[in-house]
Amino acid sequence: MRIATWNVNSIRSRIDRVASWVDRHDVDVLAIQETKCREDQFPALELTALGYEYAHVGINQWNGVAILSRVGLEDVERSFGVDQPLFDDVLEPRAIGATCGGVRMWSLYVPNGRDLDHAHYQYKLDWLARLRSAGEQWLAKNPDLPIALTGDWNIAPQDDDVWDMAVFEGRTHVSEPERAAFRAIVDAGFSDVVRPHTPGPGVYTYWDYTQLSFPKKKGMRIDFVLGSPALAERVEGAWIDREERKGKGASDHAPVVVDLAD
DNA sequence: ATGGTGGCTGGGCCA
Repeated sequence: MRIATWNVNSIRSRIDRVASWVDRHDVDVLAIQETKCREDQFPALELTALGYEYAHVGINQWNGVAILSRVGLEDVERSFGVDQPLFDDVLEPRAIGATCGGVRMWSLYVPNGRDLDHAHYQYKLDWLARLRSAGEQWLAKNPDLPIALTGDWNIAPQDDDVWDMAVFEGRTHVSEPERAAFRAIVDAGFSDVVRPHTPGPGVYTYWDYTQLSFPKKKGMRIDFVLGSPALAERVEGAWIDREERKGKGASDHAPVVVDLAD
Protein backbone atom coordinates (compact mmCIF):
# COMPACT_ATOMS: atom_id res chain seq x y z
CA MET A 1 0.00 0.00 0.00
CA ARG A 2 1.26 3.44 -0.89
CA ILE A 3 0.46 6.40 1.37
CA ALA A 4 1.54 10.00 0.92
CA THR A 5 1.22 13.50 2.31
CA TRP A 6 1.23 16.79 0.42
CA ASN A 7 0.62 20.42 1.28
CA VAL A 8 -1.03 21.43 -1.99
CA ASN A 9 -1.51 25.15 -1.24
CA SER A 10 -5.12 25.30 -2.49
CA ILE A 11 -6.86 22.20 -3.76
CA ARG A 12 -8.92 24.25 -6.21
CA SER A 13 -5.93 25.75 -7.99
CA ARG A 14 -4.01 22.45 -7.85
CA ILE A 15 -6.72 19.90 -8.61
CA ASP A 16 -5.34 18.93 -12.02
CA ARG A 17 -1.88 18.35 -10.60
CA VAL A 18 -3.20 16.42 -7.61
CA ALA A 19 -5.48 14.17 -9.66
CA SER A 20 -2.75 13.50 -12.19
CA TRP A 21 -0.17 12.82 -9.48
CA VAL A 22 -2.15 10.31 -7.42
CA ASP A 23 -3.18 8.51 -10.58
CA ARG A 24 0.29 8.47 -12.10
CA HIS A 25 1.98 7.20 -8.94
CA ASP A 26 -0.65 4.69 -7.85
CA VAL A 27 -1.19 6.40 -4.51
CA ASP A 28 -3.69 4.57 -2.31
CA VAL A 29 -4.06 7.17 0.44
CA LEU A 30 -3.14 10.86 0.26
CA ALA A 31 -3.22 13.28 3.17
CA ILE A 32 -3.69 16.83 1.89
CA GLN A 33 -2.97 20.08 3.72
CA GLU A 34 -3.99 23.65 2.93
CA THR A 35 -7.03 22.92 0.84
CA LYS A 36 -7.90 26.61 1.35
CA CYS A 37 -11.61 26.15 0.76
CA ARG A 38 -14.92 25.34 2.39
CA GLU A 39 -16.27 21.84 2.24
CA ASP A 40 -18.87 22.80 -0.37
CA GLN A 41 -16.07 24.15 -2.59
CA PHE A 42 -13.96 20.98 -2.59
CA PRO A 43 -13.39 19.75 -6.18
CA ALA A 44 -14.62 16.22 -5.59
CA LEU A 45 -15.56 15.04 -9.06
CA GLU A 46 -12.03 14.95 -10.43
CA LEU A 47 -11.03 12.64 -7.59
CA THR A 48 -14.07 10.42 -7.30
CA ALA A 49 -13.78 9.82 -11.05
CA LEU A 50 -10.40 8.22 -10.34
CA GLY A 51 -11.89 5.93 -7.70
CA TYR A 52 -11.05 7.93 -4.57
CA GLU A 53 -13.24 8.58 -1.60
CA TYR A 54 -12.42 11.64 0.45
CA ALA A 55 -13.03 13.39 3.74
CA HIS A 56 -12.36 17.09 4.11
CA VAL A 57 -12.63 19.75 6.76
CA GLY A 58 -12.52 23.39 5.72
CA ILE A 59 -14.34 26.54 6.80
CA ASN A 60 -12.83 29.37 4.74
CA GLN A 61 -9.76 30.31 2.67
CA TRP A 62 -7.36 29.36 5.46
CA ASN A 63 -5.96 25.96 6.41
CA GLY A 64 -8.16 22.98 5.50
CA VAL A 65 -7.10 19.32 5.50
CA ALA A 66 -8.34 16.25 3.67
CA ILE A 67 -7.72 12.56 3.12
CA LEU A 68 -8.16 10.77 -0.19
CA SER A 69 -8.36 6.99 -0.26
CA ARG A 70 -9.04 4.25 -2.72
CA VAL A 71 -8.69 1.52 -0.04
CA GLY A 72 -11.57 2.53 2.17
CA LEU A 73 -12.27 5.52 4.41
CA GLU A 74 -13.82 4.83 7.79
CA ASP A 75 -14.22 6.38 11.23
CA VAL A 76 -13.53 9.95 10.13
CA GLU A 77 -12.57 12.37 12.91
CA ARG A 78 -12.51 16.07 12.10
CA SER A 79 -10.08 17.04 14.84
CA PHE A 80 -7.84 15.07 17.17
CA GLY A 81 -9.97 15.84 20.19
CA VAL A 82 -12.66 18.05 21.62
CA ASP A 83 -9.97 19.94 23.48
CA GLN A 84 -7.99 20.84 20.38
CA PRO A 85 -6.68 24.35 20.97
CA LEU A 86 -8.44 27.38 19.61
CA PHE A 87 -7.00 30.47 17.98
CA ASP A 88 -9.11 33.62 17.94
CA ASP A 89 -11.90 31.43 19.34
CA VAL A 90 -12.00 29.39 16.14
CA LEU A 91 -11.37 25.67 15.94
CA GLU A 92 -9.17 25.81 12.88
CA PRO A 93 -9.42 22.92 10.40
CA ARG A 94 -5.93 21.52 10.85
CA ALA A 95 -6.45 17.84 11.55
CA ILE A 96 -8.51 15.06 10.06
CA GLY A 97 -8.23 11.35 10.67
CA ALA A 98 -9.61 8.28 8.95
CA THR A 99 -8.94 4.56 8.78
CA CYS A 100 -7.86 3.57 5.29
CA GLY A 101 -6.94 0.01 4.42
CA GLY A 102 -6.30 -0.72 8.08
CA VAL A 103 -4.06 2.32 8.63
CA ARG A 104 -5.15 5.09 10.95
CA MET A 105 -4.22 8.05 8.76
CA TRP A 106 -3.98 11.64 10.02
CA SER A 107 -3.60 14.70 7.83
CA LEU A 108 -2.09 17.44 9.99
CA TYR A 109 -1.38 21.08 9.32
CA VAL A 110 0.59 22.34 12.29
CA PRO A 111 0.20 26.08 12.98
CA ASN A 112 2.99 28.14 11.42
CA GLY A 113 3.85 30.15 14.52
CA ARG A 114 4.58 33.36 12.58
CA ASP A 115 7.15 34.84 15.00
CA LEU A 116 8.66 33.78 18.29
CA ASP A 117 6.88 36.60 20.11
CA HIS A 118 3.53 36.15 18.34
CA ALA A 119 0.51 34.61 20.04
CA HIS A 120 0.42 32.14 17.17
CA TYR A 121 3.72 30.69 18.36
CA GLN A 122 2.32 29.63 21.72
CA TYR A 123 -0.74 28.33 19.91
CA LYS A 124 1.59 26.17 17.82
CA LEU A 125 3.27 24.73 20.91
CA ASP A 126 -0.07 24.12 22.61
CA TRP A 127 -1.40 22.43 19.50
CA LEU A 128 1.59 20.11 19.33
CA ALA A 129 1.30 19.27 23.04
CA ARG A 130 -2.33 18.31 22.54
CA LEU A 131 -1.38 16.20 19.57
CA ARG A 132 1.21 14.38 21.63
CA SER A 133 -1.35 13.75 24.35
CA ALA A 134 -3.82 12.39 21.81
CA GLY A 135 -1.15 10.23 20.21
CA GLU A 136 -0.14 8.76 23.55
CA GLN A 137 -3.73 7.82 24.21
CA TRP A 138 -4.19 6.21 20.81
CA LEU A 139 -1.11 4.08 21.33
CA ALA A 140 -1.99 3.18 24.90
CA LYS A 141 -5.41 2.07 23.77
CA ASN A 142 -4.16 0.05 20.82
CA PRO A 143 -0.39 -0.54 20.75
CA ASP A 144 -0.61 -2.67 17.61
CA LEU A 145 -2.49 -0.14 15.46
CA PRO A 146 -0.65 1.21 12.43
CA ILE A 147 -0.99 4.98 12.83
CA ALA A 148 0.48 7.53 10.42
CA LEU A 149 0.80 11.13 11.64
CA THR A 150 1.43 12.88 8.35
CA GLY A 151 1.50 16.42 7.12
CA ASP A 152 3.09 19.82 7.22
CA TRP A 153 4.65 20.10 10.66
CA ASN A 154 6.13 23.56 10.14
CA ILE A 155 9.19 22.41 12.09
CA ALA A 156 12.70 21.69 10.86
CA PRO A 157 13.83 19.21 13.55
CA GLN A 158 17.53 19.22 12.62
CA ASP A 159 19.96 21.89 11.54
CA ASP A 160 20.50 20.27 8.14
CA ASP A 161 16.75 20.43 7.52
CA VAL A 162 17.29 24.03 6.41
CA TRP A 163 19.75 25.28 3.84
CA ASP A 164 21.44 27.73 6.17
CA MET A 165 20.89 27.83 9.92
CA ALA A 166 22.30 31.36 10.12
CA VAL A 167 19.33 32.61 8.11
CA PHE A 168 16.93 31.11 10.64
CA GLU A 169 18.49 32.60 13.74
CA GLY A 170 15.67 33.85 15.96
CA ARG A 171 12.94 32.53 13.69
CA THR A 172 10.24 29.93 13.95
CA HIS A 173 10.52 26.35 12.67
CA VAL A 174 13.98 25.81 14.18
CA SER A 175 13.52 27.05 17.76
CA GLU A 176 14.28 24.66 20.59
CA PRO A 177 10.70 24.62 21.99
CA GLU A 178 9.33 23.64 18.58
CA ARG A 179 11.95 20.95 18.17
CA ALA A 180 11.24 19.71 21.69
CA ALA A 181 7.53 19.50 20.87
CA PHE A 182 8.35 17.44 17.79
CA ARG A 183 10.73 15.18 19.73
CA ALA A 184 8.06 14.64 22.37
CA ILE A 185 5.81 13.11 19.74
CA VAL A 186 8.66 10.92 18.51
CA ASP A 187 9.35 9.92 22.11
CA ALA A 188 5.70 9.00 22.51
CA GLY A 189 6.31 6.26 19.94
CA PHE A 190 5.93 7.87 16.53
CA SER A 191 9.10 7.64 14.48
CA ASP A 192 10.07 9.47 11.30
CA VAL A 193 9.78 6.70 8.73
CA VAL A 194 10.95 8.82 5.78
CA ARG A 195 14.31 10.19 6.90
CA PRO A 196 16.07 6.81 6.98
CA HIS A 197 15.23 6.41 3.29
CA THR A 198 16.00 10.02 2.35
CA PRO A 199 19.13 11.06 4.24
CA GLY A 200 20.30 14.69 4.12
CA PRO A 201 21.83 17.12 4.04
CA GLY A 202 20.19 19.08 1.27
CA VAL A 203 17.02 16.99 1.26
CA TYR A 204 13.93 19.18 1.57
CA THR A 205 10.16 19.07 1.15
CA TYR A 206 9.43 22.81 0.88
CA TRP A 207 10.89 25.69 -1.05
CA ASP A 208 9.58 29.23 -0.69
CA TYR A 209 8.09 30.68 -3.87
CA THR A 210 10.22 33.81 -3.53
CA GLN A 211 13.81 34.53 -4.52
CA LEU A 212 14.19 31.51 -6.80
CA SER A 213 14.50 29.30 -3.75
CA PHE A 214 13.89 26.05 -5.60
CA PRO A 215 16.54 26.36 -8.31
CA LYS A 216 18.93 27.71 -5.68
CA LYS A 217 18.23 24.66 -3.51
CA LYS A 218 17.20 26.81 -0.55
CA GLY A 219 14.60 24.55 1.01
CA MET A 220 13.37 23.12 4.27
CA ARG A 221 12.39 19.65 5.42
CA ILE A 222 9.17 20.32 7.30
CA ASP A 223 6.77 17.66 5.98
CA PHE A 224 6.92 14.32 7.78
CA VAL A 225 5.32 10.94 8.17
CA LEU A 226 5.60 9.76 11.77
CA GLY A 227 4.57 6.15 12.26
CA SER A 228 3.52 4.09 15.25
CA PRO A 229 5.61 0.95 15.80
CA ALA A 230 3.11 -1.18 13.86
CA LEU A 231 3.24 1.26 10.95
CA ALA A 232 7.00 1.69 11.02
CA GLU A 233 7.71 -2.02 10.82
CA ARG A 234 5.77 -2.22 7.56
CA VAL A 235 7.70 0.53 5.76
CA GLU A 236 9.45 -0.76 2.67
CA GLY A 237 10.60 2.56 1.26
CA ALA A 238 10.01 6.30 1.19
CA TRP A 239 10.78 9.20 -1.12
CA ILE A 240 10.17 12.88 -1.70
CA ASP A 241 8.87 13.78 -5.13
CA ARG A 242 10.82 16.94 -5.81
CA GLU A 243 9.91 16.62 -9.51
CA GLU A 244 6.43 17.75 -8.49
CA ARG A 245 7.86 21.06 -7.23
CA LYS A 246 8.99 21.92 -10.75
CA GLY A 247 7.26 23.92 -13.43
CA LYS A 248 4.40 26.36 -13.63
CA GLY A 249 1.57 25.80 -11.18
CA ALA A 250 3.52 23.79 -8.60
CA SER A 251 2.74 23.86 -4.90
CA ASP A 252 5.57 25.19 -2.75
CA HIS A 253 5.68 21.75 -1.06
CA ALA A 254 6.64 18.42 -2.60
CA PRO A 255 4.71 15.22 -1.88
CA VAL A 256 6.23 12.74 0.59
CA VAL A 257 5.57 9.08 -0.19
CA VAL A 258 5.77 5.93 1.96
CA ASP A 259 5.36 2.36 0.74
CA LEU A 260 4.00 -0.20 3.18
CA ALA A 261 4.10 -3.96 3.05
CA ASP A 262 0.62 -5.39 2.59
C1' DA B 1 16.13 37.83 -18.10
C1' DT B 2 20.18 43.17 -14.94
C1' DG B 3 15.09 40.38 -12.30
C1' DG B 4 12.42 37.02 -9.13
C1' DT B 5 5.82 34.45 -5.16
C1' DG B 6 1.34 32.68 -4.89
C1' DG B 7 -3.54 32.12 -3.27
C1' DC B 8 -7.77 34.13 -1.90
C1' DT B 9 -9.99 37.97 -2.66
C1' DG B 10 -11.19 42.35 -4.22
C1' DG B 11 -6.95 45.40 0.12
C1' DG B 12 -4.62 42.87 2.87
C1' DC B 13 -3.51 38.72 5.09
C1' DC B 14 -1.12 34.57 5.28
C1' DA B 15 2.57 31.51 4.29
